[in-house]
Amino acid sequence: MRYAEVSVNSPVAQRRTFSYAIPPSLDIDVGQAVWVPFGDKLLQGIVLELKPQPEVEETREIAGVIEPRPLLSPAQVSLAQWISRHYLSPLFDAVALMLPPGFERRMVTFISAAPTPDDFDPSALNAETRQALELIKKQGKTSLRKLEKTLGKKKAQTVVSQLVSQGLAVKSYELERIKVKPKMVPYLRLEVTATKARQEAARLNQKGAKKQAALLEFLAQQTEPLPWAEVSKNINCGKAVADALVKKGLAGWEQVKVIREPISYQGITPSQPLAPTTAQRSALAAIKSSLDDGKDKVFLLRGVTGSGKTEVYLQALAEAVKRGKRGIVLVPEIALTPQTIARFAARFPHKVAVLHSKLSLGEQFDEWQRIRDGEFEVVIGPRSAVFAPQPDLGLIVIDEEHEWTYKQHEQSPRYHARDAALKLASACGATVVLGSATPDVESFYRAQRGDYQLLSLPERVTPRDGSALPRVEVVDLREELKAGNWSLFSRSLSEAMNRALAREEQVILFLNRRGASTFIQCRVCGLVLRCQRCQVPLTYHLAENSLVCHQCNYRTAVPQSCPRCQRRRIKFLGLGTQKLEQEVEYAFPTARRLRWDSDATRGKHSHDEILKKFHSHQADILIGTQMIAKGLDLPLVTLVGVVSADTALNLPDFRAGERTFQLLSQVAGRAGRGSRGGKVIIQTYAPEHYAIQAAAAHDYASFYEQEIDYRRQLHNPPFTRLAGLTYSHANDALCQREAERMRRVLKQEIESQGIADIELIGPAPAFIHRLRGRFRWQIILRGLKLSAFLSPIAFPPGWTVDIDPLGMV
DNA sequence: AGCACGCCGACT
DNA sequence: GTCGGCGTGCTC
Repeated sequence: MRYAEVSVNSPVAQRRTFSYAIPPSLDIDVGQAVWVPFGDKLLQGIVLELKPQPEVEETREIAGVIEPRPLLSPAQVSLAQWISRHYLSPLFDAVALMLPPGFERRMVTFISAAPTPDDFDPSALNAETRQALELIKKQGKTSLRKLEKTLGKKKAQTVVSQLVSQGLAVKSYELERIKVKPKMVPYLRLEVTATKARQEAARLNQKGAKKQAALLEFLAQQTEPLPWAEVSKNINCGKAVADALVKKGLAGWEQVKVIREPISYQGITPSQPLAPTTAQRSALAAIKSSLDDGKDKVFLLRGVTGSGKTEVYLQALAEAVKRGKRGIVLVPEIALTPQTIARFAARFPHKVAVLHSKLSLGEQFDEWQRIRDGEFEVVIGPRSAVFAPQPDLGLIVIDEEHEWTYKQHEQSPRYHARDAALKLASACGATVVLGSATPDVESFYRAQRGDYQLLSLPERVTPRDGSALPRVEVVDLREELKAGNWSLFSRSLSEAMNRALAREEQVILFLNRRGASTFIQCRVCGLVLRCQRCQVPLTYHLAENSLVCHQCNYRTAVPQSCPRCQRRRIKFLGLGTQKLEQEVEYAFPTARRLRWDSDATRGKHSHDEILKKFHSHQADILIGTQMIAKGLDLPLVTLVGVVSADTALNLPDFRAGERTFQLLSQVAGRAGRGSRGGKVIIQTYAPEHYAIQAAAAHDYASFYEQEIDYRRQLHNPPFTRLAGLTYSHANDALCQREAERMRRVLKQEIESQGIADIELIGPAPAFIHRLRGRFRWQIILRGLKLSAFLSPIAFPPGWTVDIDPLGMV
């Protein structure tokens, strides 16, 4: 008898596997999806290991196979195990990251009335239970969830258990309905010959059924059934017209399975590899030799914007393909634009899969299946694409590896895609290329230590007229105030803007905030208007003339007078993109403005439209937030103004310096990409700060030296690791008490185990103390083996554990 | 999550 | 004496 260690889709399974016997009739493999008996239910499970002996004495048998082909590769199985261990997430949650979209199906409990026994005595039940029984009888089979909704959770449970114990009702379990099916599209076809159809059309026309006649005539011209959407567009008729023809037996519907290709290859011309520069050639040579070795080597490819990192990715991927391997490319969600995709699609025509949260579940499902079938040489997507079922994985590229969006922190598993990729690569012998202009300090530290091999692309590829990088000027805003300039634009910035506009060049103004004003304040008593639920300052939005909470989306009107002192001296302070746009309009009235932030780009395609508009010089000044700092190629932009560099700098986080440096470097990279060169002006109240100085000088090395020094002194990553434990509860005092209790538990555990290198910080209110009506308290752990230490500790509901957290710590 | 087993208050 | 409350413990 053989045994399988199975990860079971049950919330109680947590981080364990369960041992099951494999019946001789079944052919079971690692990575396979199976049905297993668990308690009184039959649940989904994934086989993670095969063993000659079970972990426990008594085992049950695997009930059946869900799909004969394994859903996870052995490398993915070990990745899932690592994710669960390292990030302390339920094992099945980690496994589920790699399953086909929509695969997960939970068990649903149903209640149905049993035939009433002869000796039934209605008085044995109370009125409530009798009513519930009547309800169940009337509705037939009812899901417990529905019953809980009408009766209340507690009530429903007691009522049901009473009815079941008296034999008046029975429980049954069913799996949730299947969420994804292949996409079907209705096609309309002719049921008669074309000649007959024309005759009928003529007759219908005489009878006055003009629309039907036209439709029939159109169908008679077709050689094949056509998608209804196309037909109705051509004929401009409703579905009722077609149905009328179907009823007459002249036409018929058929459902056709379609696979939608999320990439439109229309307008994409296949591209040829560019001749590599010397630096690119040596980087490629190093990557090639790693591909030949088949070792899990990691490269850190450092190069400023425009230095040709993408060309290295493309040629490295082509080399992997040459060796019979395939690749995965991770890009930050925001960079997953049609332009980015087109660049890869042009080099690998019809061999690029895109995974994107904007695809429908069905599209994701189709794409997943096609990837597993080996239809694609390259899979491109955001952080979750690291879990794509790409066979023969030889190369993983992570572009902009320093980006924070690679860390999932909203929900468990709180994984970092870069670290997951490194684990996956080491499990399957793939090469990893991490690319960035401003590498994560932790990555660069590893490269310095020799864990990664550093590859550098020092210059821009197109240094036309010699200007490799834009000149950067740092303006001290304190001096502007002294000189009596209270406007948003320093003298230097407004002069430069006027010059650029006079030469018909383009300007980007960058601001790290949205909304018209960060907060509003009473000029008499100093009250700042805050969200009642989250306590964060409310932001004024000009377009709707209202106040918005950027944490919970609470909206309210602007009060006429101060709620505390009743005086009518409410003032807008701070600065947002809308307010900035107004100021620009006032100061540069003839310039054509365009605003780009998440407020202005709610619509699905407006990102693209705004960009196109600016690219084709339909506007002179682009005003925006972080979004404009990402991979755009705008040759006419000769001036970038950072209106205030200080917002990122003043966040309560030890990575604030790094964040500011990355942001400013990226923004600075936007200017001077064309032949005209460019200039960047950074306005700040802290011009001497090393992050600002280094960004202004395009000097990563000096930033890194300073930053790594601080990290070492203050005992921060990469010299240690962090874990963030957050408890959230509607009652602040209770929340604090629980956080303090947990601190005592952890302290006790540290002492009893005699651990020297784990440090406890807090508890303290979290930076966002109140979120969606719940208070949050936080404990930070610093140390080296945090996952192993925290693993056996029981965290009651309400706690979240974030291993290697980013931000607000 | 659900269900079983197990120990203390209001009834026959 | 019994029914039934919900407090821990277990699911291969």
